Amino acid sequence: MPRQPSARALDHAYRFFNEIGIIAQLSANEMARVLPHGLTPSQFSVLNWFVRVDDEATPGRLATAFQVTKGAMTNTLKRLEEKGFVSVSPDPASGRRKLVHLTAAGRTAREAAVAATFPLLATLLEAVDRRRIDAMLPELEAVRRFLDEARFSGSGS
Amino acid sequence: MPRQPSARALDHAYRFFNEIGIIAQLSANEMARVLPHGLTPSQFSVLNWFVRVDDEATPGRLATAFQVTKGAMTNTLKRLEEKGFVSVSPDPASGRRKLVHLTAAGRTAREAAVAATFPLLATLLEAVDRRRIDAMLPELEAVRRFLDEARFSGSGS
DNA sequence: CGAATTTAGTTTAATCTCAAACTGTTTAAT
DNA sequence: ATTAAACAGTTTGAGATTAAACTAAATTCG
Repeated sequence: MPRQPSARALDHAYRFFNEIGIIAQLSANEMARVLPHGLTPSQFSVLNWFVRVDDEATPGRLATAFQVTKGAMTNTLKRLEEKGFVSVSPDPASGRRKLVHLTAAGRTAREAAVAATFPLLATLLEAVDRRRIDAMLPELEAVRRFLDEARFSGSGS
Repeated sequence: MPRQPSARALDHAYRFFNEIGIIAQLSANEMARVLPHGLTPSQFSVLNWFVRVDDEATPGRLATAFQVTKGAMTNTLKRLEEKGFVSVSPDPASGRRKLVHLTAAGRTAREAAVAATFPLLATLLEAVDRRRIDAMLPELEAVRRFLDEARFSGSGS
């Protein structure tokens, strides 16, 4: 067994999660304020996914990619579909699956959204050395993987 | 206008916020799952604040400390009061202020909550080198301060 | 084949958060 | 002193998210 973490180390871990939580909250609010078409950060992330990862997905694949429940993704896709930014159609190869695609309007909206978030990101990169952002990325990914694996009783996300 | 960040730097900044958002979500879920008395992470944070920062506060001071709206703090304090973990009383010195204190039951609950979150934090510290957590803390605080201070005009796009 | 299980997605109920409107109190200005 | 402005806290309305229950389709396997 590894030795018990010191009170100081625990305190740092606690503050780490605290900072993460506040940053997530503040950045999501600022994103939502700036995004066009009433896009939420979640909706924007899905639009981005289609440009960055693949041009087709099932709702379940997206829910897994973003670590949200299937119900949350159902809601996000419904909003995007109402806006005309994605198409959701039954999978001809499987009656219980659906296939989601980015529409032309969705691609345009995503470009506008990227442009709208540019000032936020650019200003961040002035305030915080980008090498430090780069250095944090792998660490954050390690923490994410840890939480992803530590989670149990699946709950169907 | 500031010097333009590279597309790659922007991409990293974007992924940074993405990871932060997912970690915040997963850690909050896991915290909520292990905390006793149906405490939410927000409620736990407030209990902790009284032990770590000061033994008395106004709702407004707490809202500022945690970067949430006054309405959100009203709600959090109402829940804590219902559980008997804080007392909320009018400030004798000012008719529009209230004073919040931790109760004895609240102190006990906070200790139980700290114990309940111990395995999560300890396991994290096994999975991720604590020196890397330590190294990230100041960077995260810088990002938080940036978001806290930054105000962007919506006319940018 | 057919029943049981797993899988994909939706729905529901509860809770959280924000933004904005609203009360009521204190402070400032004239 | 009066009036206006700022401040502290609450309420309201909308939207997001989770967990769990639910529908329906595909798979497993006896």
